[in-house]
Amino acid sequence: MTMTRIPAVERRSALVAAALRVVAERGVAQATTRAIVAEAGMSLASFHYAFASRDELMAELIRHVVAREGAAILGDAEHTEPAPLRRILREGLQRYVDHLTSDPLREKAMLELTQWALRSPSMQPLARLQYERYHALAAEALGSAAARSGTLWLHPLPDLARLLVSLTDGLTIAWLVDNDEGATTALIDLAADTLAALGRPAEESPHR
Amino acid sequence: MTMTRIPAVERRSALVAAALRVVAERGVAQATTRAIVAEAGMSLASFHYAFASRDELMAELIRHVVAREGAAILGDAEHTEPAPLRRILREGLQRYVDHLTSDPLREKAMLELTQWALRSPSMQPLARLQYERYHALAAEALGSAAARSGTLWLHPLPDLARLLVSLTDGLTIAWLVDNDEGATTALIDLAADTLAALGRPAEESPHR
DNA sequence: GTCTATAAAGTGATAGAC
DNA sequence: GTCTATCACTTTATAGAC
Repeated sequence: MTMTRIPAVERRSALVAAALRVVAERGVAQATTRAIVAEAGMSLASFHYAFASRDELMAELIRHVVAREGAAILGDAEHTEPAPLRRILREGLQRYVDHLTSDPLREKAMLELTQWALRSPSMQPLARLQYERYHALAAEALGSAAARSGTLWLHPLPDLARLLVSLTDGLTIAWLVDNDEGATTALIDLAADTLAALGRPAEESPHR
Repeated sequence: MTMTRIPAVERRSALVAAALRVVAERGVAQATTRAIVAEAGMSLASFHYAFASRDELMAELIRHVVAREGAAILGDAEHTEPAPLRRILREGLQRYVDHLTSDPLREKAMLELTQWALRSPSMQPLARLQYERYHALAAEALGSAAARSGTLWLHPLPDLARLLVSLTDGLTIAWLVDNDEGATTALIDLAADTLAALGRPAEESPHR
């Protein structure tokens, strides 16, 4: 009748994965320890064997989602052939919207986790970490877009990155609220236009 | 020893006001009926005399904040003398940032209320209403900015409004996370530039 | 109408058997 | 290490005295 012995680290990651599913499906507020262990198929006591508290799990959950974030979102290392800046941006944004619409609960969860972290002073650094990562990913995507299109950005990359992240965050909220696909498509068209206007073609013969 | 008799409508609005303060100060999750009645100086039973449930109060709270929203945010009916579009936009965005930094908890509360509403099917229409209002306010502000600057927008006003709202939403989250004033200033500079590029000077003699 | 008291159903966390 | 059972507490909501 006794369950098999599972290393603590495995239990921890299983609980983190279960917690992410529960948060996505039902929200942070409903992600109780009981709901999480039920999702993970464990007993309540096992939870507290692996984690000292619910907050400790939530902190690990945020670290987890931040770490595995964004591989395939805005940037896409596959495409490297030259293309116009506007088209690269448009495709990157479309890729993000596709990601959002195909799994909206995931992005809803990310937003909720950020705001949950903002309510507790000890968790605030985690939210900060999360957005530093977003900004870094956006800067990287914009940098490679410039290289691919032979463009020179007319503004500091960090500023442009913050603009892009703010735009996608806002886009996400608006879509989660009204599910308006047409308006979202128009929005990323507009956004790609305006962002592309912030770059200028670099000199010819880029390396001499 | 008996408390004075207070009309139900007054109790309701007093509770809504108290709830808004509690949500701003401690977050939606901590806005329990007990915390709210304590803030309002009432007994718990009085709460349930005025409202059937906590959800009913929360719904009324959202309706309340949506209704009284945005009078003095982006648009500003005082200024009507002509000015360049870019400057009008820059000042409007700065006004929003001033509002945000002077009372960050209020904007944090608005974001939390939206996401709370998104978790319950019956409340989702309220979030929708909230964003319809945002978009309408933004469209109005952009329309009057165009008139004041003698500009013609090159894209449909609703699309531009959605862009502006998304931008300010994202800007808000980023600032709430890292409190980076310099980055926010750079962001609204950039945003004003890019938005202004979406308009063209109208023909001279605007009415003949 | 307004109160105190309490019901009924959660919650995070722990004790202690195995 | 893993379980069941339970503690101590909080939550929303209601009964019933006044």
